[in-house]
Amino acid sequence: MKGCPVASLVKRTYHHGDLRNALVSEALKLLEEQGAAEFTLRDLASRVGVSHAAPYSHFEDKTALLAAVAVEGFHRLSAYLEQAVQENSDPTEQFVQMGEAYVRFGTEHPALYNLIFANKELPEQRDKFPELTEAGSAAFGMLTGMLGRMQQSGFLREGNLDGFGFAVWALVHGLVSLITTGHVECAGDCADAEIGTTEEAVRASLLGMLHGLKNPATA
Amino acid sequence: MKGCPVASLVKRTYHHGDLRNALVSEALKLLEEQGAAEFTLRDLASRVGVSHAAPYSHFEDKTALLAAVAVEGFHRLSAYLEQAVQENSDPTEQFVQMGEAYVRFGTEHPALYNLIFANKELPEQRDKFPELTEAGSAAFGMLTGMLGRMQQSGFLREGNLDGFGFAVWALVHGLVSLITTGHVECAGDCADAEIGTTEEAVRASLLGMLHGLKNPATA
DNA sequence: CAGCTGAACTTACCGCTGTCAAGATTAGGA
DNA sequence: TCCTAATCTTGACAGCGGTAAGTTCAGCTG
Repeated sequence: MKGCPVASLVKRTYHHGDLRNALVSEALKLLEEQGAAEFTLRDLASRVGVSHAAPYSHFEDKTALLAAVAVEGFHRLSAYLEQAVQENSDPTEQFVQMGEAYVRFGTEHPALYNLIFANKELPEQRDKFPELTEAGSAAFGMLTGMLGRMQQSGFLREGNLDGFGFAVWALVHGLVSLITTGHVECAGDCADAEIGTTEEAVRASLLGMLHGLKNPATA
Repeated sequence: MKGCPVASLVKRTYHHGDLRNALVSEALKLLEEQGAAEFTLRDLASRVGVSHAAPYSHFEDKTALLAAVAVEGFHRLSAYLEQAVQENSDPTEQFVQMGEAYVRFGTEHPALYNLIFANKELPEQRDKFPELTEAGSAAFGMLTGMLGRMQQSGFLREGNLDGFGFAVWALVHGLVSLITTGHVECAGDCADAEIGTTEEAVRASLLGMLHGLKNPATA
């Protein structure tokens, strides 16, 4: 009968008081420990100390809860990207650092990342979760924003900015996906494929794409 | 009592005769109709006309069956790539066509593609399914093989070939993933993001990466 | 041709999941 | 003080993957 709700000194009451937030934050913890596929509503509820049907007072179904979790996930991703932007001034380094920050987020929080991007249900019901779309656009906007500044300074060549963003996004997303699903069989102790460390491969990939987007005049 | 096993004229018998192959091929059909998440062993068994436990005579568990399906999926992916190689001689066009073929395979067979790449269980149990690793390496080998020829002819710059392959693979994989999960909200009727058609965006992304890998001397 | 054996298949069951309906509890306004 | 509405519990349901025990039958042995 331990496992208190708000603070650890508050007695367990029939009404939780802040169950909605408790569910989301506990779900985030849960996704740090196990994969998104093993994520269970009943397990989540029991961890928070409520019955298995209690979440339905705050969320229409499992997908709605996951959408709320994904919103927080997007915010955390944006924080990773924001940090990379502010810590660098050199355009090349800013580009690479932002890409590496994206990949770092994905590899450090694979289940959360997977929930956000590999979940087909969420984009399908985009109308139902406007906050999710908003948070996602904000993260994507940080990418295109940086590319726009690089383009305006003449560092990148002319061209459709959203197209550039799409290409870069696809690259970093693919990197995260291949790494977290284990399809790249080297993470330091490389066997047959001599890619080197994963970090090196990621950096090389980013530099390759950046070089393709550069302004030929400054090359 | 219809739904015959081998040929449609053969009477249903207690012993199916070729259940293993029937399960795999029916699973492939099923994955054309619905997502990998909705894929159910019981549904598959009933479609083939056997009881829900019959598949366990031929496969250890659901994952083992999916592994067999994934092997066939890799073969089909390789066929897409092979065609692109043979139909083009110009290096740039060969590169782009191969990338487009990859993306076409992913978008035309999203559930099958998702099963192969977004499934964490399969790579984890790679030792149990050597055929799967082999089929996957064959597909990746077609990519690095093409890059190797381009490098040898001086069209690509020097550098780790597996690293190049990893970067290109990540890009096309990311493109497929973003498109099939619906995160790129334009497929002809683009609203806010002015990327143009998906085909154009894919081509532009591939050209960007290719340009980054090119030999500066031939640029 | 009769009998046997082992693989293939069915039936019945288990624990687990997401979801729903009905009842219990309680915070907070009338 | 009482009443209402939101919150939470209990108990149920169908469907899932997986297991165990029983049934059927193809094909080999004598």
